[in-house]
Amino acid sequence: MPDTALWTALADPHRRAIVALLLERPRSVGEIVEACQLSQPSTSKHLKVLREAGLVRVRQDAQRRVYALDPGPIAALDAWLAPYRALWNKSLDALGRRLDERPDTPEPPAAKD
Amino acid sequence: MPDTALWTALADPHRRAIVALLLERPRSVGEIVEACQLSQPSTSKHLKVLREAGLVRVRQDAQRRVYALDPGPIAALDAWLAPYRALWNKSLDALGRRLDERPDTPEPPAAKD
DNA sequence: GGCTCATATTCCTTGACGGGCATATAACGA
DNA sequence: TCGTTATATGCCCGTCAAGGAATATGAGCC
Repeated sequence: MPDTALWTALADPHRRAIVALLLERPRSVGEIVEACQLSQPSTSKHLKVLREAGLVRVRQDAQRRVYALDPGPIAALDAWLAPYRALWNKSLDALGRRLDERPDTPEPPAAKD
Repeated sequence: MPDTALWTALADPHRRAIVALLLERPRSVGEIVEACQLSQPSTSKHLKVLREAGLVRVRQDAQRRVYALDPGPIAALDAWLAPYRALWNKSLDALGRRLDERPDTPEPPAAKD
C-alpha cells in the first residue's frame, strides 16, 4: 500500500525524470543536475523528497553522493496496481475476443483511439 | 507515459480512496460522499480532478451521476512501471538464487545493507 | 589548518491545492 | 411552474510545495 509520500514524490515531472535517469544507472548529484537542467539546490531538494519517499538511496563516494533507485517503493506501486489490472484485462479480453474469436465475421468499423 | 495530472490525481489519499471504491463497482456521487466521509462539494471537486485525469467516467442516471473507473490511465501507469519491473525482479532473482539455488553451499556473508 | 569542490539547507516569494460555505445548475415530480 | 433532490461551481482562506539566491556543511587536498 504505497503511501502518499511516494505518490507526491512521483507527481513531479522533474522527479520522474530523475527516477528515469537512475533507472539507467546510479548517478552523482552533479550528473543529475546536468542531465535535468535544474539548479543544484533545486535538484538537491528533489532528491531529498525522493529519499524521504524511499525511492532512492545514497552512497557516499569521496565528496560525491551517488544516488541509486531503490526498487522497493516502485514494487509497492506495482502491488497497488495489481487489483486494477484485472479491470483492464477484462477490457482487453473483451476487445480481443471481438477481434480474433470471430475470424469469419466482418470486422466492425474498428473503434480506433 | 502517464502525464502529471494522473500522478497528482492519485497523490491525494481521498482520491485514491475514491478510486478504490470505484474498483468494486460504479457509484453515484452520493454514495461516494457517504463512503468517504467527505463533504459533497469536496467530493465533487475530487471527482473533477479524477475526471480531468481521465481516471473516471460519468454516466448520467436520472438526477444522479454515476462514476466509474476508466482502466486506460491505470494501464498507462502500469506501462510506465514496466521498465522498473526489471529492476526489482533482478533483486528478487538474486535473493531467490541465494536462498534456494544453493542449498548445499554455505551462504556467503550476505553483503547486507 | 586553510582551500576547494560537491552537496545540503535556509530564507523568501509565489503559485497551486484542499476544505468549508454559499450558491448555481440540472433533472425529476406534482 | 414550483419545489425538491442531486451535483457542480465560486469564493475565501490557510497550508504546502517549488524555484532562486545565498549560505552552511562536509570531504579531500596542499
